[in-house]
Amino acid sequence: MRVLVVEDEKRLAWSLRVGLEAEGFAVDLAADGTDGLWMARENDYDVIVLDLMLPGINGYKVCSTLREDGDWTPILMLTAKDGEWDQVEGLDTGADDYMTKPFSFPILVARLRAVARRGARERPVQLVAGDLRIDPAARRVWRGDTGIELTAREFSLLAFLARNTGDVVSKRQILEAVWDVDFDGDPNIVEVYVRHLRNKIDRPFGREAIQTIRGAGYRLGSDGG
Amino acid sequence: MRVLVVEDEKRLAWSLRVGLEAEGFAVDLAADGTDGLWMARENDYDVIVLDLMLPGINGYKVCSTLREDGDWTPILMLTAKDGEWDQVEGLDTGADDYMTKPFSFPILVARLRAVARRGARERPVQLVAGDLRIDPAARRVWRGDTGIELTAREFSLLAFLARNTGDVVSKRQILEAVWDVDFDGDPNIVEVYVRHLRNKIDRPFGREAIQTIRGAGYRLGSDGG
DNA sequence: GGCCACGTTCAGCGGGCCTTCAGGTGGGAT
DNA sequence: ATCCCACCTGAAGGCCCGCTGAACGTGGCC
Repeated sequence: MRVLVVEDEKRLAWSLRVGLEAEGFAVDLAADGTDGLWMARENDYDVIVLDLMLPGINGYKVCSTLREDGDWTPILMLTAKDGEWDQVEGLDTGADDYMTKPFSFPILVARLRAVARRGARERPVQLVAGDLRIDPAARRVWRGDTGIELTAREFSLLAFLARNTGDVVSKRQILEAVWDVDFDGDPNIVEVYVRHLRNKIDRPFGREAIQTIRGAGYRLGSDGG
Repeated sequence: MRVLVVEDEKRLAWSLRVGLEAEGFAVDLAADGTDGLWMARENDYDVIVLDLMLPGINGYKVCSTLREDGDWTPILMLTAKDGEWDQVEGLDTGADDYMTKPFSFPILVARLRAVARRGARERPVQLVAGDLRIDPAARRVWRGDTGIELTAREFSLLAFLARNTGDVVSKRQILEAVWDVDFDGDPNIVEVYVRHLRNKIDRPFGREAIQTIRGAGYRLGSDGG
């Protein structure tokens, strides 16, 4: 069980290191966001403990950057005090859990194990929805054995839908995730791109992976059609 | 050829990393003696570059501890200035060579190779992507049986792509890995070098190993084109 | 000192991707 | 049945992204 601890407070970092190693973790330390990001990219961790306030790149940014890179290593965020954590932004950036300092070490360990276990199962090396297969790292998509060419936007949209397979996502959510949080253009663009996607991943195969939920949004069916 | 660099001066550590990777080494960094010891134990390196003065456990101690553990990975010791190095103690601890800072980088590389070779275990690490074959240590590239001449930058770029065969790597990632983490010039340079590479490894062979993923980056095809 | 190779910068270009728009269609409510 | 609104559709244009060729600077080597 490999864990990366990104924490600038040396004392805390060290006690975490010692404590976690005693618990059987293999621990790497990074002292700032830049290092943390680099090490997270370079190595393959089971879980990352990420301080929110860091010199250089802060925790939010580290987290979101990793997610954008298609790295879904489970992340447990540490915050200095209650209220510092903006839960909405935190969830957006893709953290899996968070704890407020000071915290009880046994509870940290328990949560780490939980998050790592959960993440290990769900880690989307490849996203699958029915006979749709999406490889975020390679940026490739297959319907069954047939490769499908998508543009950047199309891929981004499909990946977002696939990350929420079975759930309805609203147009607003889509705009914020695939376009920009403060996108203020015509939401019709979502419809246009849903159409593009359907033309590529559904129509040629006589399926309907993307369903329209009138008044609510869209849903990628887990049955793939 | 894997090398562990144990060095607390961030700047030096980074330039070593970049430089050595350009020379075809796979580089791990450790920022203090404790980390260095742990990483040396955890992984199997061809050679270790070990700073003498380190926070936590110093270089002497790291070296002797490894030897006591029966780990005889070749070690090249770095000392801040002449005289700091106590040759007797150094030999006692079991280092294989040493250099005084500041040092010439090419000489460091040459000594590293020598020490690693002496330490036996010549491991032919080769990166393969389709009928592309890359030998990072020897800095050579073949397409099938045909050898290809590349410049340093070209090679560094190709090696990076090859280390991520099948995955899309963004221009940003490439700049950070092949140029510098805080490179702030024109990203067009990546395009220019991709072109150079294509002219050498693709065009003469009628292949397309390097694919452009518009809006995302580049991908070295695992199918080799 | 002069030559050469390599690294880097620059500006122009071409294609395809993104976005917009205007009109059409269908479901649900009254 | 009819109206309204959400969603669908096809086309068109502008712009961004990556490609290209050339020029410039620099450091090593003869």
